[in-house]
Order: sequence, then C-alpha cells, then structure tokens
Amino acid sequence: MTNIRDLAREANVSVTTVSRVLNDHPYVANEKRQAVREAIEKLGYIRNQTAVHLSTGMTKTVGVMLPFVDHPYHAAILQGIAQAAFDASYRFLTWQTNYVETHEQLALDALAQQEIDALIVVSHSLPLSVILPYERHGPIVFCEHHEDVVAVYIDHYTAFQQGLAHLRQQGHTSIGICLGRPDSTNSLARKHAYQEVVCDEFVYEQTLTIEDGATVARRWMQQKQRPTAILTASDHVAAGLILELRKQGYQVPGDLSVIGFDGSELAEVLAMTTIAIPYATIGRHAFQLTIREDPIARPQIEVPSAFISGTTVLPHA
Amino acid sequence: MTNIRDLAREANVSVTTVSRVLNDHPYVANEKRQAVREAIEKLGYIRNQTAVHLSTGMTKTVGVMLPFVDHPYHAAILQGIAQAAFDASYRFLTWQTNYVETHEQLALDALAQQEIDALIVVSHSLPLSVILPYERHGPIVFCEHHEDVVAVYIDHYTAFQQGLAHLRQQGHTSIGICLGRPDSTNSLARKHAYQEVVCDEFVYEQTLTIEDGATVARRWMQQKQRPTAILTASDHVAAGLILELRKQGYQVPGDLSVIGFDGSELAEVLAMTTIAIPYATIGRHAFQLTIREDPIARPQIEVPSAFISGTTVLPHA
DNA sequence: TCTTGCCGTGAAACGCGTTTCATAGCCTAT
DNA sequence: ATAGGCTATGAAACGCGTTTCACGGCAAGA
Repeated sequence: MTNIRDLAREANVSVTTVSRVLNDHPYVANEKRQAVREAIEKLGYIRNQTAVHLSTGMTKTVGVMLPFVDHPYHAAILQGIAQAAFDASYRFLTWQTNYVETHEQLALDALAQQEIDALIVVSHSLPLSVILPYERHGPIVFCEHHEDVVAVYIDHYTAFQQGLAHLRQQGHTSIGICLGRPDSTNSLARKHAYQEVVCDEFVYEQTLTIEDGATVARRWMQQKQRPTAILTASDHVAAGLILELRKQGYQVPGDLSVIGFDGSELAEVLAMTTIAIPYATIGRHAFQLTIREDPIARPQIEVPSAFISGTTVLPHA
Repeated sequence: MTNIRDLAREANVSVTTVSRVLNDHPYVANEKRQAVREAIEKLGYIRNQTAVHLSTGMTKTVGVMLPFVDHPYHAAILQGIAQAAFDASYRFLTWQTNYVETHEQLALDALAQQEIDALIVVSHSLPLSVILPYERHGPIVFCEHHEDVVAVYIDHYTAFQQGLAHLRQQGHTSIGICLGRPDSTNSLARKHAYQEVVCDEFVYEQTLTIEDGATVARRWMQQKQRPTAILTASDHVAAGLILELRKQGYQVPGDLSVIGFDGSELAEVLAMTTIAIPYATIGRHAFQLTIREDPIARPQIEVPSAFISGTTVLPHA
C-alpha cells in the first residue's frame, strides 16, 4: 500500500504538503499541488481512514444502542439517524442489544475506547447511573425522557392523555391499555396518564408485535369483564388486535374500540385511529445533538405527537 | 489519556509486555502480569481501539450496503447480520443508499479505505462491473444471485413458480403479479417465471410498501380486464392490497385471490397464503461468508423458500 | 556434555496521516 | 525604512498498539 511518504518522495515535496493537498488546505503552490495529484494518480494512492482516525482522535462515527433493528418503531428512528448521519458525512455503528445489559455495556465500552465519537441510546435497560459516567468519553443522547440528560423524546404522558380523553368523550369508561416493557420510562408515563382517569384497570403488558396484539385479542375474548376500548402502545399491536378480533367474528369498533400508536402505514391502511409520532425526526434530532458544539449544556427536544382520527373508535352507548 | 507506555513505566516493564498482557499472550511471568494489571487499574487505562485498528490493519467491522434500513425485508436481513456479527465480536456499519449510486459508491470507498474489512451488499443499483473490482480490498458478499460472486440468495424464480403453480392448480388462468424495482435481479427472475406460464400479463411495478399495495387495489378495481389472482413480491404489498379491497367492500379471496411473499408476522395475522423467506438466515450466512478463511473461492449459498397455505386463495370457478 | 527447544523480556520498527513550530520570501501599511 | 502580515514549505513530533527480532536462561533429549 502506498502511503503519503511514498507520495512525498514521488512528488518531491514533504509529507506535510501532501497532507495539505489531501485536505484541501490553502498555502500550497499550484505546481506542487499538481505534482502531488499526479503522484496520487500514478501510484494509485488510497487514504487509510484508520490512520486518519488515530491521528485526528475522532472517527466521525456515532454508535446507536437499540434493542432490535427490525422492529418498526426502532427501525424508523434508525432511518432518521441514518439520514442525518449521511448528510453530515458521519457513519453509524449499531449495537442490537435485545435489552441485554451486557450487550448494552459493549456500546458504552466502544465509546470509552474511542471507537465512536458519540452514542445515541434509543432504548436501554441499564440504569442511568451506569450510563451517564460514560459522558466523559463523548456525548450521549437519549431518545426518551429523563431528567438532566441530553434527550429528544415525545411526551408519552400527554400523548396517552389525548387518547384517553378521546375515548372518554366518546362515552367509554371501561378502558384498557397495552404496554411494552412494563417498567420502561415510556410505559411508566403512559400508566401514569392511565391511572389518573381510570378506575377499573385493564393493563396488557409485554405487547410489542402484531402477534402480541393477536394474543391480547384472545385474552380479551376470554375475559368476563372486558373493556369497551383499548389504547395500545403501537400500531402493530393494535393491528394484531383488530385483525384477530375480526377474524374471530367480532366487530371493531362495534365490539371494541381500538386506538393505535405510531401513525404507521399499517394504521393508515386500516384507517386506524392512532397517535402519530415522527420517529424519523427523533432520529435526526438525536444525531444532530451528538455533534453539537457545546458539550456542557444538556439540551432537550420534545417532539410533538398528533392524534389521528380514524374508523376504529365508536361512541359507547 | 494514559497509554501503554505510561503503563510500561508504571509497571517497570516494556511496552511489549504490556501488550502481551492486554492480549492474553502467554510468556509473561505472573508477577509482571500482575504488575501490569495493577498499573491499568491505578492509571485507569482504556485501550484505544483506533490504534489497534491501525496497527493490526483490520477494524473487525463489516459494512452493509442496503437501500432502506426501515423496510421490513431489509431490516430482517439486517437483524441476521447484527446477530451473527455480534456473535463473532464484529461490528457493522450501515450505508443506507436509497439505491442512489453515489451513495453506494461511498460504501465501496469505505472498503478501499480500510474503514471496513468486508462489505455485504443487500441490494444495489450500481453494476457489478463497478462493484467487483473492489473485491481486491476485501470480501464482498451479495444477498442476491449473480454469477461468479460470493452470494447468499433465494431462488426467486422457483419461489414464484411455486406460487403460480398453486394458483393454476386452483383454476386461475388470469393471474397478476406485483414487482418491486422492475429491473432488479429478483424482479427479472420473477418475471421470467411468470411469463413462462401466463399469457395475459397483469404486472404491477414499483410496489414496495403497504401503501403501494393499496394503490394496486385501486388500480385493480378500475380495470375492466382484471386478474382473478395476484402474486405479490412482499407481504406488505399483499396486506395493503387485501385491506384496501376489503375496505372497499370486495371479498378476498372471493373476488381476488392473493399470495404474499416473505412469511412475515403480518401474513400470519391475516392468515395469508404466502411464501416464507428466512431473511435472518440470509443475513447470518452473509456475515459468515465475509469472515471466511479462503478469500479466493466464491461460495454461493441458496436458502430455501417455503410455500405457506393460508386463507387468501380460493379456487377459481 | 552438547544440542534443541521453550520460556520470558525488551528495543525498535511498523502502520500512517495530522499538526505544531520554525523558517523564509515578499508585500503592504506606517 | 521598518514592522507586521500573509504565502509557502518542511522537519519532526504526535497519536498508540502490535509485531518482529534478538537474546539470555533453563530444562530435556541425545
């Protein structure tokens, strides 16, 4: 492999000058610049990026810690990160953690070991007390709300309030909710909004996928005391719920009103009442925050959710 | 930042010995090994990975070139890659290209510039004549079939034949197909299978998403001459098609039989007839092929598809 | 007793681009 | 005429871990 010293020799200049040409620095005479360019051409030189990384002390790479790359919600955030990173000529490394703490730790290690310049935590199970000390090695941005961290998030409390208010306006008093991981930050905020207005609790936990939604449907069908409406934590869960109910001969919204969450394509095609979240925007903001200039301040960005009226909610008699 | 020379000084050994301790090499006396460990502890040493990368000439990182990170089909492959890479202590960098050739080129550049050790091409639009020369910089593995390249793929020709044969057995003679990018390798294979058995062609192109499926439904409804069955190139397209038709009062499979493609959760909950593809397996194999020992041979792995009988196909009178 | 051979250790080279600092010529403002 | 500033250029240091090579010591096989 030819390196810049070979180029310098070939072009009769110093390595400094070669480096300047490579980086488009000014203060290089045109003849020398030309000579270096010819040497590059002649010797087929290709810049070694790992050397650049070592030399500059940065990798122009951010890490992304997320539980699953193939779940629609996370993939949508990833999409936003991918786009913003691309625009800024950054790369991103992904740690798919499955919420396993030792796997999450590897992403933190990578930050400490200077493999990445910054870390975006989409979702985590390690406590903040473990994660935050790593901020001394580089910016860490969260995609969910915590006090005193850099974060871009949506207000799940308010979003759920909106959904619940809508159902109550429609006369529903017996309302159920579907949550993901029961103790996640987001679930706690949702449960909080729920418990403020509801007496009889119908909480379905660990619902993440379409299949989980179908499972909720089966549980609902077997219940003696049933809610007349369910607010879910994802369109996929809602879709599984709706489709399974209909498959079994129930009416949605006739027998059960359902509200989704995400504002996905799936909600659109099912004409689902849902709460739209701009996930790609979250990803983009998160990336932007990693490369912000001020490393001291801890900005927080709240992105808005939007209630979308569809055909899966009916007034309750 | 403390480095191994600081450690060597602190522990009264040479940097070589420190390196050996760090890498668990034998031939280090226990006292010295212990002394180095204490120095690491005392000085809070953290290995600089970029230096390791430069020194060893490899990054333990593979690149993934794919059009979209948030499309179910690609995300599923990514999932397999993520898992296999994790198991092998590798990382992966993702280039989301949107099929833009200049973006694809950046992934190739990264391979040449030693940012990644190998590249997995999930899908591409650059011609092979541009891509293959980069094999001299590291292994390149494709997730679709081409002659004389390292590849892991499914036989779309045979898979489509299966679907078509099923429809014909059920008495359908007027059959339509949905394709993605019309000139992609996979689409060509599919079209090939289709044109071998069908006279009247109903080809719906550029279908990738649920929304695209709904669009196909609208087109189908407006057609005078309509197929009685449609074979799609993805479950999402099929789902959009089915749900839109039902929303408009048509019967599936009564008015139109539909076969999906992927074997996704969505197909399962819709009890869709589909062709299941083990995408995660493709991703895993692809990763394995990047770190294979023999860099000369060009192995190919064909992964099987599986016809899954559901409730979206009805015999034609 | 002599030769292998393994254990243990370190100096120095290596991978390679960036950046600091010093130097020098030349022009402009005072 | 002189100080100050800009253009140009290169030597050398820097970032930092790995690896090659050489060498001393000791034990086992010949």
